[in-house]
Amino acid sequence: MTIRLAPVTDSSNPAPDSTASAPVTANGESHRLLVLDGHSMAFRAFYALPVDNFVTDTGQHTNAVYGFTNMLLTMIRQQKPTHVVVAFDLDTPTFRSEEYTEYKAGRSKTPEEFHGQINLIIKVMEAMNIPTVSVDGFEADDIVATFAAQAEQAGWDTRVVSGDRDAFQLITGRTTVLYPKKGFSEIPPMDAVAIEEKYGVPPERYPDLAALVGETADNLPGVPGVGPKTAAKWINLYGTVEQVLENADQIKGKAGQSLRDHADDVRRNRRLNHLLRDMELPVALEATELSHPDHEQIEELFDALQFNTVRQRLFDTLAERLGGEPEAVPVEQTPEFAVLTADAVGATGLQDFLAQHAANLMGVHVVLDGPAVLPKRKIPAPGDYGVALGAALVAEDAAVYVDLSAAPEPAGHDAGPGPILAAYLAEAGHPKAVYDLKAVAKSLKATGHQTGLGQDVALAGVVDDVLLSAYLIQPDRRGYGLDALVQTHLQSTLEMEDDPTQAGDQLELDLEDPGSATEGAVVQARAAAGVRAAWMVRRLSEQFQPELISRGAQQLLVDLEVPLASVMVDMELAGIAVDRPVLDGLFDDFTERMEAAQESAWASVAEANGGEKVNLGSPKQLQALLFEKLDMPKTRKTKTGYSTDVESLTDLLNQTQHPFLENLMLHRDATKLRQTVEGLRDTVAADGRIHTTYSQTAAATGRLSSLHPNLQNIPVRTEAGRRIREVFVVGAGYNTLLTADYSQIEMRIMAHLSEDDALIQAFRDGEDLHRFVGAQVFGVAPEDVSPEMRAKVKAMSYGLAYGLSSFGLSKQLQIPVDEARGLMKGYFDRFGAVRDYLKEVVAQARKDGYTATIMGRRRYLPDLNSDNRQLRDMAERAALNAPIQGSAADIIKQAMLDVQLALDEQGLRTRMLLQVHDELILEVPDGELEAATAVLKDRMGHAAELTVPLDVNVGAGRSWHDAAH
DNA sequence: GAGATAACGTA
DNA sequence: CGTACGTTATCTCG
Repeated sequence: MTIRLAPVTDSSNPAPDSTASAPVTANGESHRLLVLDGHSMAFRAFYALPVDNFVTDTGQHTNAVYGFTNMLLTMIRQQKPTHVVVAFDLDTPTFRSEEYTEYKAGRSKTPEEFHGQINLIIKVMEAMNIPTVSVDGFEADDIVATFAAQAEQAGWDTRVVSGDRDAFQLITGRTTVLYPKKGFSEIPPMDAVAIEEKYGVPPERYPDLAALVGETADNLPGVPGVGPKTAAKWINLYGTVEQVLENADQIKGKAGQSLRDHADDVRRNRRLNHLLRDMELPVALEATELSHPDHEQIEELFDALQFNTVRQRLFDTLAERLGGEPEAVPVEQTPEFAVLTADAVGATGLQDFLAQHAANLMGVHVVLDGPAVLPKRKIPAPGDYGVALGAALVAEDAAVYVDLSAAPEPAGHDAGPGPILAAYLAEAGHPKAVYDLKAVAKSLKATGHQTGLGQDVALAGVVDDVLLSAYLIQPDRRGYGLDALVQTHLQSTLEMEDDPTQAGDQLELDLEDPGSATEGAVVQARAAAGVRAAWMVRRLSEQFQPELISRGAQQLLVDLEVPLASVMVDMELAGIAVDRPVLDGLFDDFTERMEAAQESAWASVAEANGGEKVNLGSPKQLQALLFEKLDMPKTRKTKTGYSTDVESLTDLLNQTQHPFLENLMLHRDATKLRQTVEGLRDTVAADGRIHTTYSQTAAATGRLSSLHPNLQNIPVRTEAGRRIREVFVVGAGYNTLLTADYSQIEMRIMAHLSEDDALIQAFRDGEDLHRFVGAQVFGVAPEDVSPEMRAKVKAMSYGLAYGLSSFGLSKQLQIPVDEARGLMKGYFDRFGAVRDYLKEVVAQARKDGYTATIMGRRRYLPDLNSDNRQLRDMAERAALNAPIQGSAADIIKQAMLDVQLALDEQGLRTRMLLQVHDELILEVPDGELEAATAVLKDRMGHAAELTVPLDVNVGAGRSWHDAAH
């Protein structure tokens, strides 16, 4: 594309075509274009907001992105544009810099923190479906000017948002410039009157004024000694710059001479500050129409940016601007439904409905009473699992709601729809899509007898749990609430359009007064909400299925995650017994230790601290004491000061020998243990057992996580900590606890995936892995590997799966970096295939965008291609780890299914209680120890076929602690 | 009362 | 300047 500099004449600033009739949009709104100079506004935002307050966990600065996005939303709200487009500069030379090499020279370098934020802004625009335009060789200004000119021609109104005053030349009757004032807080619209008032010239003369005065920011010197006042005077006297220069002879005095001396500069300035209006643009004016954002992209992007408030503001602003969701029709049309009550009519109705629809995919939503998630500090009682109030069944174009809130029919089991529904739910041949199978199944199992469904209601034929399929599709997400899934995947809302609040209010009102005459209305509202949820579940499932199939994750869902949910139901309901007296004893013991350490700590600084009793649990107070009052050497920096973690304290202790530090650490240990014990004590249920809740969708790698309480982080490394494991004991009716754990499963997976012959052989020979590796790395016989050597090699082997650096290894082992580097080199020399594998994993992930486990579980890592180093490095380490940790998760999940199956097949009463990533804890009744041990060894050992054997250690004992020995 | 931060437990 | 988690107390802010 060739562009000639347009001659600088009046005609380059076309007057608005007053005869053109303003076009209107479909809803009768006149067209209004909002065109932004993206670069200048991003820069303004960058300097308006404190850099340090806008940093993601990964170190990406976001102040410009945040400021720009917020500003844009404000503009959309205020100016109500129908069309929006953003122009950006490129880094390449422009026709201006080619004409005048000094153009914009002398600008200070773009700050480091600004780096990359433009790209993020462009991503935000993409997600908002707002076109961004940049053209090689031209500046954003010119693009803005051309859009403005095109809009003018088309008879549209235009709002130019720019931090560059050159934009003032674009102002006409229809075009206004929004120019941010210092601080970015207000962006007043500048029209012809405002320019006239401020500069004393009309907008089309503003570039003439600027040419005379000069522009420091662009390194365009003007006429020395001539400021805006003088320039305005001349312009009003003679007209354009050219006309002023023609009359330069008539201007007397110093200023006149100066003008004559710098005429060429002025002409050059005028040529350069003239904005092009006839560029060929890659985006048509009509293509800038404001439309709905891509919810999924916005969610993903704003998650990464850690924008939470602006996210809602964005959706609200655009919804307000565009008037509701666009694709309302197909998704919103929840089918009509009948409410079936606990009588013969209801039973017949359900029977008819099922006869017609049960063979096809059904969205099933069981409406539960009570909170969806247990409050944290509450001890779970059976009723807390939720009681089914009803169930919505939604087929392709029909729906029913079965009300279960009425008391179950006492005698006639064939009186209501309950038993029919129960039979349907239990029928494996009837395909169902649900949301949160584990919660639903748990509720039915725990409280089904309180409903018309009856006892031991099974839930079979579940071909999709959209909670789990959403997780498999996008395993890194924080929330998988049904409403959030509907929002991101269906661009709709779970709540109903008409008075969602009213339905809720009414429900609440009536629940408080169950005897009220509107009980029917309550059920009706509950039914409507349930049907809608079931409908959305079905829609989600339809959307997820092809996606899962295309990425080969169907089996992962149907054969692994869904059945696992049912296994976990039993584990959660079983819980693990605790020895209450031992628990209480530990609490007292740790309390004593804590208090003793606290007193000693206080005593050791009584003098320095004037008897002040510092709160040992407050990092802030500790900092004041250690680094100010005691003037100790500074430790590692944290966001709010200096670190007081164990590592730092140990360093300080080595340097100062101050007894306070020792006591502080003792206090830390005791407090931590005491808290753990207290937390456990608070969660012991009425049955004397602790029932954790597993989350199947929390870890991006595929692992489970444990909540309320977390039983996956019970201490084991220290003697005092291990005592806590003595609290977990075999329960009444059982004889022993049995633990089984995989030995070095991650290293085995590493051997399998890397196909490293030496490593594989070591595992096949059943050698002590770390001894073997140590012998190789240090070049000695296995029996000559010292404990120190073994420890070093062990740390390194495990570190490799985490993307450990030589620096990190040196720090962990307290050895020089060179030695650490030597260790790693020695390792990779002997196990070259491991190095190749690790390299290949990252390379492949960068290409594909994701990593995959042995069962095809994917983790997407878009940051592998980020231009932010910290972000990229982090993604690389995640890419190294995800296949290994994730494959281990796959294997133990498979093992859990296989173990359960074997226990069932053999009719054993032994039951699984806990899973701790590579360990299972079971409860074994009298006489089953041998059989249960065999099941574990066999099924865990054969959960996956790797090139190396899976080694399983099994132990039995009265307590978890004993069983582990 | 909610949210952020520092600290620390596990695999 | 290894990964993956959940919980706690403290502190800040609205």
